Amino acid sequence: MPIVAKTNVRSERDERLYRIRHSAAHLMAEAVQALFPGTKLAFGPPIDDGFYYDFDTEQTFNEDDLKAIEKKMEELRKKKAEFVCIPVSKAEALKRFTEMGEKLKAEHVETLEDGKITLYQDGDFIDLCAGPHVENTGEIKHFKIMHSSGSYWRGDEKRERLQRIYGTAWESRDELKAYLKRLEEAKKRDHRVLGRELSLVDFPELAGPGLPFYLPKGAHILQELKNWMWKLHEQGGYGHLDKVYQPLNTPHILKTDAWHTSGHLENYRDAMFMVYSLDELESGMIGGDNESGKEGLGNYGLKPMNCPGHVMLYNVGTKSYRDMPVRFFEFGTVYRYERAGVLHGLLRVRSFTQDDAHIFCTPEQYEAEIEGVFDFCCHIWDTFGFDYHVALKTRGEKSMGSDAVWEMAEAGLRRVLERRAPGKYYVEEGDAAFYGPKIDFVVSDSLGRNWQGSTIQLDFNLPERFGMEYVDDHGERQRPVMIHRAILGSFERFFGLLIEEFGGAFPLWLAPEQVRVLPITDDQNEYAQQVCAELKHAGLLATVDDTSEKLGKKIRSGKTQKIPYLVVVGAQEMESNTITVESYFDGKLEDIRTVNTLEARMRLEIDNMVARRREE
RNA sequence: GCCGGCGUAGCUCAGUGGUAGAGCAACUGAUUCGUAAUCAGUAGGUCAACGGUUCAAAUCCGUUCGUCGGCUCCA
Repeated sequence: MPIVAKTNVRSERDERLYRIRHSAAHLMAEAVQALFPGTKLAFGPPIDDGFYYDFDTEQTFNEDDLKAIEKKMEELRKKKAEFVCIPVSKAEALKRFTEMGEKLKAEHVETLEDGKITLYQDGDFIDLCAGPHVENTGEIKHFKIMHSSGSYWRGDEKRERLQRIYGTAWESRDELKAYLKRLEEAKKRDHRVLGRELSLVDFPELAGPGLPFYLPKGAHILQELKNWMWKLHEQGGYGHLDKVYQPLNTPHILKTDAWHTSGHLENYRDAMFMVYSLDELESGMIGGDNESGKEGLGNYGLKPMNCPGHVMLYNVGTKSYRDMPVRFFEFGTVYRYERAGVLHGLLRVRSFTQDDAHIFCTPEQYEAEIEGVFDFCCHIWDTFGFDYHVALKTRGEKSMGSDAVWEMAEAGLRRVLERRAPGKYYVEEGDAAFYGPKIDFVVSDSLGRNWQGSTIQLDFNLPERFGMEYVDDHGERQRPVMIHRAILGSFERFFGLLIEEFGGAFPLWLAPEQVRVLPITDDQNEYAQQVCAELKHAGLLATVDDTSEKLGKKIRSGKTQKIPYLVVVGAQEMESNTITVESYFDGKLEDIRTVNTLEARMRLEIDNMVARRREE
């Protein structure tokens, strides 16, 4: 069960690193204030692998500035100034920071409890801080300033714009070097790099940012994933033969009225692409706007979600309790105007295809349905051996519906989690969708950044808005409960995560080129074609490398392209009607000498969906 | 959208005011070779775009676009 629990328990080593990094943040702040007088401080916490500090300043930091800051830190640490803890009263702290002109620090003091406020001083530098720190600045030895970026005070884009500087710090020189090496290695697994090197995807600049185009090899993998998921949905092949889905197919544009009814126009308009006709433009219908309505937006909107379409199809005909639960799925392509700064390769795009489904059921059924979806999610992530976190996200400030309904929904999700992932899930308060609580599956990319994969959301909002009903066993009209879920999340994001997880060396069943035949000299070209034809007959994706290169070059090229199997045929093989096989993971396979045995091995690997990783 | 970095050939990069370069990839030819790069040749660029400064701009300035790292937001 590779659900990975999120733990707050810190090991002794974590504790030491925490102190070093926290202290390094202070040292950096001191250096920055020394080099750029007048710079005010915000927060400067330790984080995974390092630390950062936010500065309130007109100054922006370029690379030379960062180098200068690092140099200054080196200079300051040599003073071995002792970290001293100074408890102060709230009034005292307020007075001090106000006098120092540290407006944000003073603001933060306001939120703290009197009697629990401490300052830490090292040399001439003093900062509001709960600690703990290392003994003296001399202990901060192995650090590096990484990069700078912008941020906002308290993460609020309406508040002060701050300059953030990131650094990393470790216990030893070797650890620091290993960390920097790790970053280098991670870059090689970056799906944007591999996507280009392996000719999987492209983002044509002319087409527009965030719009992924699949090249033949990428399109092949995408289609394999779709075939696999389609089958699982229709046949319940994820361990629930009774919980099968019915396919739908819905258009990409809906009338603006539909987005008004669904609430997207009110709650999601910033992310929507609207569709205008020339008639509308010419008649001046476009542009005039009012806050909540649809005026001036044109007659159609490109779908950012599939749910309204599915709801409309639920509403075709009268549903009885005997029909419930209704499970509709669609590989629906949606379009969202994501803000320019958030786009990220395949992991965050503007057009993507969700493996989307909506389950409509009675209040008695939804818990079992969620359990089924949960198992579906585990099944797909486990198929590839991903590590993932599971999070329960509860009601936030912006939400609709009664407390009772929310409590019932959250309790239901919690019961499923207690049964399926006891002690392993974590709760993020206030992170629910505005219409209901949800369970999210979170997966990391090669650099450890977290991305939401699967999501299971309860929705009491749309059934209301679209007037959905079913007739119960007393002949009474009832409102169904709606579950919105995506298992892969989106094919794009999943593909990106898959590329990084496997470093481009895909499981055989997905590999766009499964086996390549390498004749040693031109004399074996014909024999190589024969072998290739046999492999193709067996349903394998096979090619021949008949370039007039030496074997070493052909091997190198095959390995670089991460082809799972390379078949070498020279004079010896042709003579004895055999082959020699080189596997991406296992090197030379001495026991496989014929096309038939290779076929058998590959067939087994494909049927079992074997998912291997390169050992680092 | 905000803050900062970057944009030279398909890819990786050199070129800091005076005639656009290298390696790899591609193509052509030679080579016919036994497990990670054979040799030679050819072709390929309005130096992201637009505007400005200058006798002269890849180079300096401005704007826009794209991209990278963050912030915010999200599948």
